[in-house]
Amino acid sequence: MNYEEAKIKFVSTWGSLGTLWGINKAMAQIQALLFISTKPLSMEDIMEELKISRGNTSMNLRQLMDWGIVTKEIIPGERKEYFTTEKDVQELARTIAKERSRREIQPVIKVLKDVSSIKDDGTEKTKELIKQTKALHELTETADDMINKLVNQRQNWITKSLLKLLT
Amino acid sequence: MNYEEAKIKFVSTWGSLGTLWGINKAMAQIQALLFISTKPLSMEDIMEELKISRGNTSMNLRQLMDWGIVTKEIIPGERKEYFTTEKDVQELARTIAKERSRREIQPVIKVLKDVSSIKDDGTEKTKELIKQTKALHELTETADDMINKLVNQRQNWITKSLLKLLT
DNA sequence: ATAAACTTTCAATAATTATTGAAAGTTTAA
DNA sequence: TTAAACTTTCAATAATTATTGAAAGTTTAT
Repeated sequence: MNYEEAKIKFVSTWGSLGTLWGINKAMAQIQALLFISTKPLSMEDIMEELKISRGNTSMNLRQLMDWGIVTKEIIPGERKEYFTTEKDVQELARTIAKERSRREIQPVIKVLKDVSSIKDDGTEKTKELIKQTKALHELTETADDMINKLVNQRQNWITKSLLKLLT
Repeated sequence: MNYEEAKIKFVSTWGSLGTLWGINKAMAQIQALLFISTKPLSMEDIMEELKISRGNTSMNLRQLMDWGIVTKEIIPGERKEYFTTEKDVQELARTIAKERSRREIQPVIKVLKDVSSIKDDGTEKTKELIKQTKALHELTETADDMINKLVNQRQNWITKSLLKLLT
């Protein structure tokens, strides 16, 4: 496998993984491309590499910026805008975990809290609903907390030692 | 919010969360429905509750069984098949994490390993590709390991104490 | 063996989501 | 101020994914 093959394989695999986890393919691929690029890329560069339209590129770059994992780079003397992604995997993971938590998990935790707080009318089905959604609420909250804390450990050694502790 | 409203809210929220994370809505809703049901449900029951077709119900039940989180229940004297889901949230999380890891993460780890192992031809871009995919490989592998280990802790106290340790 | 009761399969269709491309918008240089 | 260089927007279209429903398949009771 040479450079070009490896690049294509990485970018397309990352795109597929994104799709599987509810992330738009183009978005994941743009991020992957920037992640292995040695220099900021322009919209033209991205369109060309991924064979996608200007509109698609523009919209997905904006989304990546909204997520906080891509930033605009102004290159002096250049008219075009250039883009880069966070290069540190730990920081990247931190940002993604934080955003998905905020956008997707927190609202669900809220619903689970509400649902599990309905008045117990004494029927078996109500008791079961309360019991099960309460358990799910606790699990979700704990998992969310944990992921955020783990991913926030900038010092990799804590993570490593935790892993040992758990083995 | 009464029982019926709470049930609808829970089931539909769970369905939306599924969609967001790449899981078919009907599949997530069926699982949610079974999760709060006090007794096994038949295909008819599920179709009726979720207003979905027989075919859809059948296919998604099969998928849930393939995932190992729903099982067929034979009720003596009954001709119909009945279904139940794993009721313990910890066990549920364990199964889902294991399956998603096996189906989706492991193949990506393999690709990252391959891509990060290409021959270093000395060019800057190749060095960057290797460096970045290697970092991603390590992160993915560590995260995957960790999630599986955490989720495998059947004794909740370990999880709880870990959380404290991390705070 | 037959038929009733049930489940599965899968081609057709619907619903959702992603993508295009060109017009409208913005910025910069002269 | 004009126009060239660039980006954004968004209605139209394409691609993907989910769902239906009816025919085919299976199981059980008689």
